[in-house]
Amino acid sequence: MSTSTAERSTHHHGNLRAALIVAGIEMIESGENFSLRAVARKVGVSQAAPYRHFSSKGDIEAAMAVHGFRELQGDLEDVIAAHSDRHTPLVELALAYIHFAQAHPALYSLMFGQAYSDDEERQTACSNVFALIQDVAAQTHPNRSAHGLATAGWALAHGLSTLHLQRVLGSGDEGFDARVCEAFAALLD
Amino acid sequence: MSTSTAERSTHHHGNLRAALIVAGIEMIESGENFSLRAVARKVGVSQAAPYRHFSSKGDIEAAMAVHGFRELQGDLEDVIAAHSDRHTPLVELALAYIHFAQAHPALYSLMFGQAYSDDEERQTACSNVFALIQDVAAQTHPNRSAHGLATAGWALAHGLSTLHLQRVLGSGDEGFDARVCEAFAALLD
DNA sequence: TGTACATCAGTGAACGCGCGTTCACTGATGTAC
DNA sequence: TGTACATCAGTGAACGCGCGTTCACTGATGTAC
Repeated sequence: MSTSTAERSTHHHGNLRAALIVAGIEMIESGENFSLRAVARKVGVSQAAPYRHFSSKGDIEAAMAVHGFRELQGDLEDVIAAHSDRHTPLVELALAYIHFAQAHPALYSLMFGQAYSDDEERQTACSNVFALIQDVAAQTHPNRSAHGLATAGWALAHGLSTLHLQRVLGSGDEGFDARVCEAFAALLD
Repeated sequence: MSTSTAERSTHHHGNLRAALIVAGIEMIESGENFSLRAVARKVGVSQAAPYRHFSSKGDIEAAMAVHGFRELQGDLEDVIAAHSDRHTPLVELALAYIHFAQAHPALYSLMFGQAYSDDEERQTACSNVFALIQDVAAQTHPNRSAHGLATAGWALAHGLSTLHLQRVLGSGDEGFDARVCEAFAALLD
């Protein structure tokens, strides 16, 4: 809500950094051309204003990716907390992961784009996701290598997301979730 | 070889379309900024010349992606033809796939980028790769669903490539190949 | 509570640039007879 | 084999644009006393 132009009477925005990140994500997600000028326009701020908070275009893009990883992590944590018993925890995690990718394809793409993969904060945010998966793997499959299982599980989920986005696999109805379960069943004995 | 400026004395280039595609791929792969003007410059041709062969910037990018898929397919076919017996055929395929992604990260990224995923030729080139994997799966694991196995196998290979490129997994030495084998072992019973 | 002042987060105008694309053109190629 | 001509693949100049980034500035905020 309200990254829009209106509703700022004062000179100070108050939350410009966060607003720019959210607006930027909205832009790429809706297919608009993303640029520093455009995102400033969208937030209702002068084109120079973003430079108070980001040193360059690449800087804000990296921040958008970090934001994405954190949202993803939040989603995954929610799923763990909910511990539904419809599937094994690892499969629940995978489904949540894949749904995130499906819901935010452009952001997901940015997160894994090669462009800013050197950014340290982003690396950390990404590794945190891995750690979370690994924890669940360790708890639920104590007799297997947690690292190996987390790797394979994440890779599988990531690959299924991409192939699905790429429309190599059929479109996003319930058949897809079933196929995800099938693939994971093969992986998890 | 010889996408360079020199060695064209005549007005006609002869092979401009192919040369532009190859040069374009070289540019993204080496981290140069890709643009129609830049790629024309690189090939030693006027900036308007590419428009004889491509209707827009997006058009040549899609063609680059198609070229990538065909190279990948060629690599995979070579591996099948070679039938080494160091690993099962599906694992050989996966290793070749992953090595392609590692060798051409930017091109690989373009191939699976969301930007031109509607391009029909590209869809076809991509589906052909899937068909090839599925064939091998059907021949080597006749007791399992070829489609399911091909899906899971591709997804796993794609995911491992991405995670590795993203440096979530350790750097690209032999340890990585071993981990790939490990992950696939889990998938293939 | 009131005032003085430093700091901070914005403004808006301007810079220079490379880009995508179009256009009228020209030189090379290939074909019909 | 030779000539006339249509077609094709380039050229180079030009268009307008949005972009990243910088700069001197101004108005708002918050703190010391």
